[in-house]
Amino acid sequence: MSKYPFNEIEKKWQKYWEENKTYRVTEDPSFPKDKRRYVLDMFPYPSGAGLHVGHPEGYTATDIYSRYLTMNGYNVLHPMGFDAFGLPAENYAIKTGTHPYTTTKKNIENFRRQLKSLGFSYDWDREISTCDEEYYHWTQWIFEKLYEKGLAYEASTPINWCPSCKTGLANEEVKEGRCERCGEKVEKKNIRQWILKITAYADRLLEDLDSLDWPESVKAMQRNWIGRSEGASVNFKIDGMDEYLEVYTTRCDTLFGATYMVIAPEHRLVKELTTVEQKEAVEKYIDETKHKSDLERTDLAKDKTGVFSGSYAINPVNGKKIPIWIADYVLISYGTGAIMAVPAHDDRDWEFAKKFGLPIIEVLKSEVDVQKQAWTEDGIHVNSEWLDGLNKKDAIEKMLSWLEEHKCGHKAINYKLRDWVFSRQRYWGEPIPLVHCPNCGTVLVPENELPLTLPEVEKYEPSGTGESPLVNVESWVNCECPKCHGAAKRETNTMPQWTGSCWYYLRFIDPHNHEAFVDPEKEKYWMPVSLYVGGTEHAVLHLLYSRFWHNVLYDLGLVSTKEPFQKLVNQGMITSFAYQKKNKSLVPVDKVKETEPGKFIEEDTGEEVTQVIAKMSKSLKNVINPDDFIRNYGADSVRMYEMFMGPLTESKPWATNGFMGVYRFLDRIWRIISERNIVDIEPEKELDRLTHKTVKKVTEDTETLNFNTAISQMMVLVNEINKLESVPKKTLETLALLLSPYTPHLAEEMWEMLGHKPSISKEKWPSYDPAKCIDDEVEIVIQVNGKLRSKLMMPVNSSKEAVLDAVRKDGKTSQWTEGKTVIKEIVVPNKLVNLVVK
RNA sequence: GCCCAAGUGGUGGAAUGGUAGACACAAAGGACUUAAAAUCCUUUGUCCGCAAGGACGUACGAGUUCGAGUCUCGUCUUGGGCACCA
Repeated sequence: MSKYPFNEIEKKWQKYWEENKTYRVTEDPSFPKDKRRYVLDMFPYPSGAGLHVGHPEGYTATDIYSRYLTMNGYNVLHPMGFDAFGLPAENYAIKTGTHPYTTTKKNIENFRRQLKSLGFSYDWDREISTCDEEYYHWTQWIFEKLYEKGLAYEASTPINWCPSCKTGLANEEVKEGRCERCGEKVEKKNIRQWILKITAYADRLLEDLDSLDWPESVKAMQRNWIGRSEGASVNFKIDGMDEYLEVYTTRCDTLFGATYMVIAPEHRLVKELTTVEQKEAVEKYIDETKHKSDLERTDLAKDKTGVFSGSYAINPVNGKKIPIWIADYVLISYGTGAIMAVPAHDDRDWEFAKKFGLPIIEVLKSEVDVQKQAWTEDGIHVNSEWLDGLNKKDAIEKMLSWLEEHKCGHKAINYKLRDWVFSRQRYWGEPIPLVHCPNCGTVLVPENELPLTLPEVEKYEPSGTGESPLVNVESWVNCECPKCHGAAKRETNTMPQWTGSCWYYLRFIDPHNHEAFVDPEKEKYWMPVSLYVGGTEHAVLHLLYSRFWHNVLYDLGLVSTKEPFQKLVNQGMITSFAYQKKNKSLVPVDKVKETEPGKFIEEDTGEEVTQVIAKMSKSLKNVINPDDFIRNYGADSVRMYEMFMGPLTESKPWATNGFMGVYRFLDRIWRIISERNIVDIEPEKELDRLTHKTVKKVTEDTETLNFNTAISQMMVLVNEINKLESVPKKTLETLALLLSPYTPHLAEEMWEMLGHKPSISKEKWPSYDPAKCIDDEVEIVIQVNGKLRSKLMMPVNSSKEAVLDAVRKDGKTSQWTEGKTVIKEIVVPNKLVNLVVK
């Protein structure tokens, strides 16, 4: 009895692949364009914790697919690298004084070791790290292209500020009013920032989504995030002043119902509109709102606050004077930061009007009393002079032409998408290659001086006042202006976490190029990415930012495709089991005992608990470390199990028992190959048929990434083989080939044991004969009135008449048809007969 | 509140509108063994029945169809995203 020696096998083949550069890929011109594929993983941030079980899931999926494509005659680019700038290394540096580069390098080494131990077919010669000077040289270079194109601007605006990370954040990095990284409440802070004009690409980022083979949910998230809305811009004259107040509205048809206006506390006209009598009240209110965090402002959503400015505007449609209020339920960052309020038909305006006693006028025929609640559904226009009787669509159209005719408004489009706040007041990121010169203003660092490298610093601690630790490095900050050669100062902000990943897929194509970020010919050879697999957490961060950068590069003629990632697949999260008490609190796994199947109790209290699925967490003691499983059961088992758990895109719980089943499966294969009598004979007909069926199923399911069902079919074949005294060599060769993308180490070993030269990964994928997949006899199901009543074995492709004849002779069927009239006979060839009787 | 997914045995999950539960786990029984592990064999959706067999069954309620886990409408639940966006 030889135990499955996964450890020796895996070490042996990993060494072989490394020494022989088995997975090296070149831009071989003999492959036509349609025989090239670029299969990409979302590269990891090399955290100190190492790989978690989620990583091998997506990585195994792309590895199987890449190996499958290679065996089918494709030239496949399948690279790996590291997204290496990030806060954990920097925070560790603050605590210990260790340079983030040292920490990061160590973590990368660990990650690389772990990835290699899983036997992925990456071309390691193409490995990149975003924190390498060689790499960020070109990140800075692309930034300069954006700057030259006018897509980067400096502004002092109130931005999201994380007091814990002590840095500004982009809108995309704020989740439910909290910092995406650390969960701290986000504040508003007015600091000087570099901002990228992503909004200039809003329309294209929206429209091009239609051309992408991406999950609908991710497309929907991006659409919502971009948040395009069509409406009108309307100018209200301010009473007694030579000023206009511009508002944005999607319902200009309700203009007759506008009974007051509201401007955001940060609006530029606040001062001018505030009258002497209201000055004190307004100042007090503005001061209050300033001290509210974003979260507080939204938490208090129910209770509206505001103050009257003292001024009035003129409603352009009826000349009525309406008061202008200041309230923080109007956001400065959307539209014009000012609204016309139609309290009868908007919940928020209604609440505000009620609280402050403002008039409510019904302008859409309502099914409720608008004095008692707002009517927000559609309705025919009333109290609206020349709009009365019209529906929404016609009224909007008529109002738009009226506004344009009277030069007080026009059609307008608005987006929820905001420009990308691009500077971080931190150390461990790409320096922004700009110089501030008292004479020349902002000047780019010349291309031939790139990369602008990060200097050594004494302390990594951010100042917290809105400046990066780089300000203290005088020798670095003080520099010569590239233009006038006078004394100047460097920009001390760094780029955000997401920058390196905006273009890394391009660098994999040509990672060692010193002349350009990518060679245009090589870029054309590989792009676009054919399959991109990763988690859904990047739906509006990385995936939106990189599309934006790619669009810009496309406009500059630097890349050949409009979009970077043609097909996107989101792997599901690997969760874990946990146990829940009646009061919904969760009990750690090690405190629970299974008393009988499906029944669990908490050991300490004896209370019955139910098994639930929960995220892995240290406190629940249900975190799975892939290293342990690789060590104890082999990488092939880990790969196979993660693919067997369920559909790639679903989230699913890790079950160690289920893992053992997969391990047993591989062990069984090992025992067959190492102990069974292997003979060079043609397989029997039934085994041959099953083999062809298996090749068919595994081929189809691998192609469509349905790995779990492909594996179950291989199990069916192995179960049959396992019954044989002597096994045809040919069948085992086919099995080895089918297994090779899934369990490459075991497959290489089998291939060698069967007398072949390595590497199996260079062999041709097996083909199947459709004719040999068909059974001689098929089971025909007989239904009476749609209910299963009998079954018959019939020769395949029996005629309708023959089948019906057999059914009539079938005793079981006649029990159900006796004394009744058959009014319809439905025959599905080789499958089923349904008799409709009365 | 709005926008997306998803609800199938004790568990993970299979099922081009055509036999619901493939494959695997867990469990029970058996073989081998001094014993255990490993391995192999058998049973296993629920209910009634000794059995043959029958009834029920894919969150719930309707509908379309000869036939619905699958299609349509409504309801509920869970997960994810967004949220004072005018």
